[in-house]
This record gives sequence, structure tokens and C-alpha cells, in this order.
Amino acid sequence: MPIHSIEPRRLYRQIADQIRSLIRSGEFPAGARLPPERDLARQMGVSRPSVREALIALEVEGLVDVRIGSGIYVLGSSRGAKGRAEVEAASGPFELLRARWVIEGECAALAAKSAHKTQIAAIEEALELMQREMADGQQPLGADRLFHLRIAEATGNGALVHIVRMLWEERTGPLYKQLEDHYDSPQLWEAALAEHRAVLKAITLRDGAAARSAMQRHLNQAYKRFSSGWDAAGRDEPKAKSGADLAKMRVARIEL
Amino acid sequence: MPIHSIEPRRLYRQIADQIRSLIRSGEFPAGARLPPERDLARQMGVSRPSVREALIALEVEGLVDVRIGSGIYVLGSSRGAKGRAEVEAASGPFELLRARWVIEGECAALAAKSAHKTQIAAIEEALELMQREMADGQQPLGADRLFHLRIAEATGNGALVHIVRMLWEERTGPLYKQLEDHYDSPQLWEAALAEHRAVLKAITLRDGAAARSAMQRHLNQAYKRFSSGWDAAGRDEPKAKSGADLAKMRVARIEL
DNA sequence: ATTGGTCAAGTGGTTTTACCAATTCAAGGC
DNA sequence: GCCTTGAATTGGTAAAACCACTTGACCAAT
Repeated sequence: MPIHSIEPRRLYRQIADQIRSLIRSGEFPAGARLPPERDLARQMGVSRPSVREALIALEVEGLVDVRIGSGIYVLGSSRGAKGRAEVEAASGPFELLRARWVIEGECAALAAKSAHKTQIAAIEEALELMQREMADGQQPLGADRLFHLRIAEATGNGALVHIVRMLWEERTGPLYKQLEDHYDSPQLWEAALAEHRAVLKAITLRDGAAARSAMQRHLNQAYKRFSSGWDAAGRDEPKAKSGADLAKMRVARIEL
Repeated sequence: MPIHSIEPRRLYRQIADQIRSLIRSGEFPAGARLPPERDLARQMGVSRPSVREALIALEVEGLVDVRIGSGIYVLGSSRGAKGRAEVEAASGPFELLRARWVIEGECAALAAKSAHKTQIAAIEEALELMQREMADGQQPLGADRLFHLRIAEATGNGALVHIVRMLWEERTGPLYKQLEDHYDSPQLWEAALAEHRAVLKAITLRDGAAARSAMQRHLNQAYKRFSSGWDAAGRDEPKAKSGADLAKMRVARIEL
């Protein structure tokens, strides 16, 4: 029995990621038509149903528009993400994280005060999903998003939910793409999970102040992890040179 | 020949809707496992690939969790019984005000800490403009907006500026239209101006806590003015009882 | 009785093949 | 010129088959 230990990532997600990056790279600008499903399948070496599954995922995300008999078209920033490119143009990842620090910290405090039991259960559920995905060796990006969103939902304020969702969408922006590798480390995800647990615990205990500081600490750590990733991905640092040193340096920075 | 005259909704969406309604009807509560894909396909009279496409859509939406070799499990207890599309729908004026209470309060505190002299001067300029417009008998709506925006700009965070601007744009929405008359009173504008002055003073003194509470007091007063206007307009909004304010949120913040 | 392993059934994952339905566009008829 | 029409293209759906993984029952060894 061969141990295909990893590669549990489902095919449709890989294909969707590939197409998404093609769109973001400018290969297919807004309004452009993608190659037919059959061509995409042949080019990527997969079957057409798999390509269809990926396209449906992208369609639900609001990235493409599938028109029967015509083709698949790239949607601009008109729907789905309201002011996505706008925010990103005006502010980098670090300003976004700072804004999240302010807003999501308050969301956590509010959630601790006014969350319903079922909403707390929903937060817990998102955390467990994240844990499960990590155990499977996947990047728990979706579960991470779900955790933050459900805390916002627990405030009972739709406007705050909308803002948190909008800020999170930025993570799919091009600026974050180059940092994905550096954020992929299991240790980093493990740290993020522990920070999530601290937030949930404070909310469960109805301790607003603790929830706020736990969430702010989480985003602060994310900021540090991000900073190290940014540095390591710097232009003047060839990856091929002294990979061991880079790895050690990265770890050292993260632990501070 | 079946007349798919208009809107031949794609099969996977119909199936997804059907499963979604089954989940929300309580047929499959949170944590329950759905029937196997093959059974679902047979029961619904469609093929398995179509069911898979629907499940992928629901998975992207965060409603279900697909586990290889095990089954499909229901995730959503946050939007199960109540408040489903409510989040997606427009959040009302009161939720928007509460969001502003949270965000702009922090903006004022941040501005007090890190605003440049020229940015403080810009805030002052907006305040003087508001005063001048009022003296001319105009509605200082533009100057009001400018005041809040420049405080956000003084934080130096583009993302926060964008959020404040976005929240302000909501004021042009239809819900606010019927309240214009009640907010037009010179006395009310005079009170708002005085509250603005208190905010600016705290920022000038570099007192973050005072700036936050001044801004929050301003928005709380706006909330009260709004509530009375709403009641006078004959609308029966359950959340907007006379005398209600943002006390709940205030407590949450002051506890820090 | 507990532990450990194997095995078989069930489940989702993927591919292949085939055909149906809608759109598109150009050739041909008015 | 405008309209019709039909073939080519494209997405939509179905069916069958095989693979990989999970689960739980069963059995053997401790």
C-alpha cells in the first residue's frame, strides 16, 4: 500500500488557483474570454469535469461569468468585491492589517459581550475546521477567513461583517500572492491556530477586554510573520543563495 | 421541445438551492452528514457530476464540509435559523452608525496620537468651513463629511480612510432620504458643530482617550437625533426605541 | 479483555465517453 | 441591405468505470 501521504488538496482547487493566478497576472484581463473548457482541460492535463468544478468555484466567488454557448468571461471589480482594487491601490498589506487590528479587535470585544450561544458555537466550528484542515496538510485559508467572519457576525452588526469581509478579500490580491510561500509553514499556521484559540476562549468567558487584546495580539503576530515574509521575498535576496541561512533567519525573526 | 424560454437556470444551482433549503429547513442540522453523492443524485433524478458541482458551490460558500472517504457534513449554524440573508442585505442606518461609533472612535484616538500638524490644520479647516456654511443658512453636509474624512486621513492609514468614506456614502442611500427634514434643524447642526469642536480639541491636545470618547459621544448624539427623527417619521423600527443609545457598545469599550 | 492488524464495504475523487442545448457567425436567399 | 438558416463552437448533462481514502467489523495475537 503506497503512502501517498500528501497531495490531499483536491484537484478542482488546484485548477481554480491556477486559473485565478492567470487572471491576476494579467494574462486574462477583465472582460476577456477564457479558453474553452475542453482546451483548458487538455492544456492542464486534467479532465473536463475537473475543469468545470474549478470554474464553478470561481463563478461562486464572483470571479468569472459562465455564459452558455458563448464562453467563460473574466469579471472585473464590478461585482463581488466592491472596492477591492481601490482599497489595495490606496493602502498596502500593512495598512490593511493595521485597520484590521483596530476593527476586528473591537469586533472581538463586541462579540464577547453580545454573541449568542449558537454564534459562539459557529466560531468554535470554524476553529475546529481549521484544525482539521491543518491536520490534513492543507492551508486552512478558508477556515481562517471563516473564523474572523463569524466573530464579526457575532457582533450582530451587518455593517461590521461587510467591512471585515471586504478587508479579507484583499488577501486574494496580487500583493499577497508572493508571500504565500512564506506563510505556508506549518509552524506559522500552528501559531495562528493557538492565537485563534485564545480569542475564542476570551469570547466564551464573555471577557471583552481579553477578547480584544487576544485578537489584536493575533493580528500583531500576523503582522510580524508578514514582515519577515516580505523581507525574505525582497528583490535583492536571491532565494538560491544560502537557503539554510534564509530559513534560519526567517525563523529567528518570527520568534521575536 | 421544452420551452426554456427564459432563465434556464443551471442545474447545479437548482440542486444547490434544494440542498441549501433542506439544510435550513432543519432536515440536516449542523454537524449532520448528508446522503452520499450517489444517493443524492438518484433521489433528485440527476447525475452525480451535477450533484458534485452543487456541493462544490456549497463548499465554496462555506455551508458544507466535504471530507474524502467519509462524507459531506453540514457546517452552518450561524445562519441556520435566523438572520440568513439579512447579513447580505443592506445593513440599516443604525447598524451603520454603530459601526461608525466603533471605527471612527478609534480613528480619532489614532489621529490624536499620530496626526501631523498639517493634518490637524486640515481638520480645523473642515470645521471652520462647516461653521461658515451654517452661518450662511446652508446644510453643512459636505463640510460634515470632510471633517470625518480628514480625521480618518490623519491616522495615516489609507484603508481606514476608505472605510470611513464608504460608510459615509451610505448616507446617500434611500433610508436616509426621509430623515433629511428632521436633521435640518439649525439647533441640531449647532449641537453637531459643538461636538466636532470637542473632538478637534482632544486631538489638538494629543489626548487619544478623550478624542475617542468625544467622537463616540458625537455619534451617539447623532444616533439619538436619528432615532427621534425616525420615530417622528412614523416608522416603527423595533431597534430604535426612543431613549435608546449605544450604551451597550460604550460599556464594551470603556472596560478596556 | 485488550490490543493490533487485516479486510471489505462505503464514500468521495477523477477520468473517459457520449450526447444534448444554446450561442455565434458566416453563407445564402429575400 | 436585411433576414433566414445551418454548421461550427461552446457550455450542460449523463453514464460508467476505476482509484484512493475512511470506516468499522472481524479476527488473531497478546
